[in-house]
Amino acid sequence: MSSIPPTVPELAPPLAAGGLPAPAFSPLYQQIKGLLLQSLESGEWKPGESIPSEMDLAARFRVSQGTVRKAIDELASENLLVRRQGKGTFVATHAEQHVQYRFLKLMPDRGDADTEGPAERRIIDCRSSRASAEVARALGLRSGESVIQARRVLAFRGVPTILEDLWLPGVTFKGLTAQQMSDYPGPTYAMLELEFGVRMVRADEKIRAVLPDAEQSTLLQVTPATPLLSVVRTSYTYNDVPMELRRGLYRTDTHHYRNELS
Amino acid sequence: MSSIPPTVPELAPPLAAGGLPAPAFSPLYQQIKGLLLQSLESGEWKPGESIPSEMDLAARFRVSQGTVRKAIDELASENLLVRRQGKGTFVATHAEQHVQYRFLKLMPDRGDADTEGPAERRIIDCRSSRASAEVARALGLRSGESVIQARRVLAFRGVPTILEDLWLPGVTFKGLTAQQMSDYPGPTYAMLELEFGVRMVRADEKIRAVLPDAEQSTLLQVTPATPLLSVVRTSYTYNDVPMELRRGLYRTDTHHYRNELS
DNA sequence: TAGTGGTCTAGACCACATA
DNA sequence: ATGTGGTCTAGACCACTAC
Repeated sequence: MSSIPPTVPELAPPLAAGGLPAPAFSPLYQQIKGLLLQSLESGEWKPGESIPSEMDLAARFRVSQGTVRKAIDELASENLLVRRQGKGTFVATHAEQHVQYRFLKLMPDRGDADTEGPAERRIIDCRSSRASAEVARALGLRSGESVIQARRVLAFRGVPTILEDLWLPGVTFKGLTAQQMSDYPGPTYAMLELEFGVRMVRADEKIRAVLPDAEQSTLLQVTPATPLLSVVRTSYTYNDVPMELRRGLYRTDTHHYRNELS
Repeated sequence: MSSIPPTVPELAPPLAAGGLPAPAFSPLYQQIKGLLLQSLESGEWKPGESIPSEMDLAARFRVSQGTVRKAIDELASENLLVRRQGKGTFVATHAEQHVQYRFLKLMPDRGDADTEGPAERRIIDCRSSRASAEVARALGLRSGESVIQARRVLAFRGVPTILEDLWLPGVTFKGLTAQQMSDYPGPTYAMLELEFGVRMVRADEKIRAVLPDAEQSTLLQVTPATPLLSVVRTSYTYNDVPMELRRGLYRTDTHHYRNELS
């Protein structure tokens, strides 16, 4: 039989472009995904902007459109990119109209988040501070390193419902003020994208039932005997770098934390 | 110019096989996905078994392997199927070795779920009953219809940690006994697969912080002032048919509910 | 009309598992 | 050695969006 020549094209030095493709022997589309991640991380494409078309990227990386597509598919499934048919592929942002408060899973018992309108925010405190051992561990810092610490109350329809404490690495978020947190009319994560170029792409939460201390119960206007949900969240930017520690106390008499399992 | 004939093959009456492919004009791979779902639902392939190879399925449905692959990809991403390279594609089951207790998100604060060993179960109650309005709504029944109601305590290392109340549609789970629940050495969901052929593929949870009543605090051996996590779960089998309502009370002094956001 | 992502096909080769 | 799923390519057509 006549042997058919392999279909593999002369694939020039595979990915001569700078940047080490992770484990060196991963599938091509994984390497492409890594390169796309680098471009996202470096800010080549900013939140809300569109990235080049699949064809353009295929030409740039010297691979087929299908390979680029598979890389983009994974990034889209991880919520880093958003595809819009006929328009292009866009860098995900916390400032989206219809996915606002992506990380907030507290829902009103009656009605839905949309009809409830945006939360009213009251900033209690926002100051530069030193990382405790616990905060340092969560943020990948050393104890005593600079952090921005903030406390605020979120209210829905005038009812204080969430008390939040935030800790952010001081070196990255230097200059963040209560004014900024209070002024921006949207998710804080969207403000951090805009003002500091840091995007939270993933988070872990540890949830417990607790009783508030005196100060907490006062701020939430509940009795100290009211059980509350404690939600400790660590948020990560690209490459699993922790960028925020947040502790929320949620009232769950009018709201509930909604989760989907599969 | 010479016009090139279209690449579309003579695709026989598209999917003459019985069963209405949802909205009639969905993508081919979605229709294939629907047919695969029917086979899963009808029990043609049972939990833990392998399904036919992609090539076989492609021949059966008269489509290309790539189209079958995309259908399987989606079912795998929804945890209905599990791919194993070199071996085949398998029907997911709650009896898996390494994904036991898929729906249980309560983790020990120190160590991990593996080192903790399996939970000890104590069945408090298991009897036939009538659906209250609330239970009926959750299970898609009418008030007063037959339900199996059960209550049990799960302990880790001898410490009672979870108090669960379960409600199951009586017509589907007729004959379920405390003995069965107690004897089966694994997740209850695996037992329900084996004994009743019902597989839970998805669930919703509503989480709150609550205080236990007298009976609950006794069963969990905590004071009535101990805040607990209330986790109300509705579990669904194929086609979003609700098949279980479960309310868990979790102690969160030694454990926490872990969630990942993206 | 042109450009984008979405679907579908076809065929080749690779990596892994089993016999 | 054989069969499975995994990767990669290539090209065609479809559906949506904007101009």
